[in-house]
Amino acid sequence: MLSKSEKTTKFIIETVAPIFNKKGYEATSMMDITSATGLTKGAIYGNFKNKEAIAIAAFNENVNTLLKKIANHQNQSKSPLKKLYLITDFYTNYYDYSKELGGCPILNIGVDSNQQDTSLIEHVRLVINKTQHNISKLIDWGKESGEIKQEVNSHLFAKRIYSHIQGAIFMTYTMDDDQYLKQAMIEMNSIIKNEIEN
Amino acid sequence: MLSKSEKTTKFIIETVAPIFNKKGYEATSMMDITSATGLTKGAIYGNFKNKEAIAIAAFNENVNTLLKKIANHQNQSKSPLKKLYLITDFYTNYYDYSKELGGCPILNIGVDSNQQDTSLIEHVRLVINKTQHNISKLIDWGKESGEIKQEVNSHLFAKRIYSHIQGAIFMTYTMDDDQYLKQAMIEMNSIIKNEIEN
DNA sequence: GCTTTTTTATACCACTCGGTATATTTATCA
DNA sequence: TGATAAATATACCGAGTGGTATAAAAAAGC
Repeated sequence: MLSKSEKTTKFIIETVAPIFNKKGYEATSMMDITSATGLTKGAIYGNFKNKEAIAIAAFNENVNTLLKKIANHQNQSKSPLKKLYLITDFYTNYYDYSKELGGCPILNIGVDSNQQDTSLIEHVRLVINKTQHNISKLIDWGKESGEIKQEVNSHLFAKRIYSHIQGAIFMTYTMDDDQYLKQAMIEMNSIIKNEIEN
Repeated sequence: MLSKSEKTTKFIIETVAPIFNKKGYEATSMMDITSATGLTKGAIYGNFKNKEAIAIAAFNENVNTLLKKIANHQNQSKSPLKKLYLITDFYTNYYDYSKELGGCPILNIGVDSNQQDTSLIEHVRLVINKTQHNISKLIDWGKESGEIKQEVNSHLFAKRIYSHIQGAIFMTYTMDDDQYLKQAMIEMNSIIKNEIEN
């Protein structure tokens, strides 16, 4: 059973998560937060130390929602190779999905927080490293099972996949054209097929 | 001969261009502008309609500097195919170069302005379309000269190159690791060689 | 050199910013 | 139910926001 403040905290985070994701740290004001939640500053500051703490919680909320969704999508198969294909499959429809979050949190907060004196950028880097590590492990696992070529550099390939995906996300959002994502995922699939599949 | 106000306007733009590029539109204040230029608000508003007009001028300044640099780099060769390779060659060292600008203006302003009620995003899209068009024409030219395969879809390939590059720029900046850019350009070179070169 | 025009500085506008001390309300549990 | 503790509302803080009217200064043209 959640206490009152735990419920309020949860409510605040879920409500402001898409706002911070859309507008960025500086452009999101405390008034955006109070008017979106219907709460007063007293209630907000009773549950969070400061604005930065809310932004970090909001980012983690968005990322956790996203990562759970991807993990769930990958559960459609037990094969590491097929799990790789399920990643590209997930991102094929990422534009529609991520609109609910207010865009891609990694891209938005990554760019927004990079030159600001916030610790947000460290959280972004943590998530990127974690995700790349997961992809890397997937490839290693595929090598063990014989589905993926032994000579593949899993760490390098994970970075390559991630960079490719994020580029397509940026282009899709900036140009409001999801063909960037769809084409990139087609390309990614053929790269997996031709370059690493055994 | 430039008039006084033309000189002042030029001075303001060049001074604030990296600031807007780093901090983004909302996070850059008029005080940032007055203290960086040493001018007062009277002088600033005597030369610009409002803050948005300064931001647009600053973005165009950064982009023009960048595009001129790329065009100049491409002048090393007259062959369209080699000009393509010179693009990837340029972006191999883009991290060090673009630091002077305060980062990549397309990425920074593209993400920053996307959810804000500024006309900046339209300027970003214009530049992206223009650049992709130039790459596309380069490929068409290469097809005419026989350096590039006839069956290549130049428009699609241009989008693919651009998406690839921007992804690598995002990752390089966010992770502070220029291996993303360097590896992506190596990959890009082999794609040009294997997929479109005759 | 003098006048007219352009450019810049000063002082101010109403408003919003993030944050806080305190009072009031609400939940918790004996 | 009544006392205690937790959570929320109110009112306020100093500082900063983009923007402007006007006065002072500097440039331009004759």
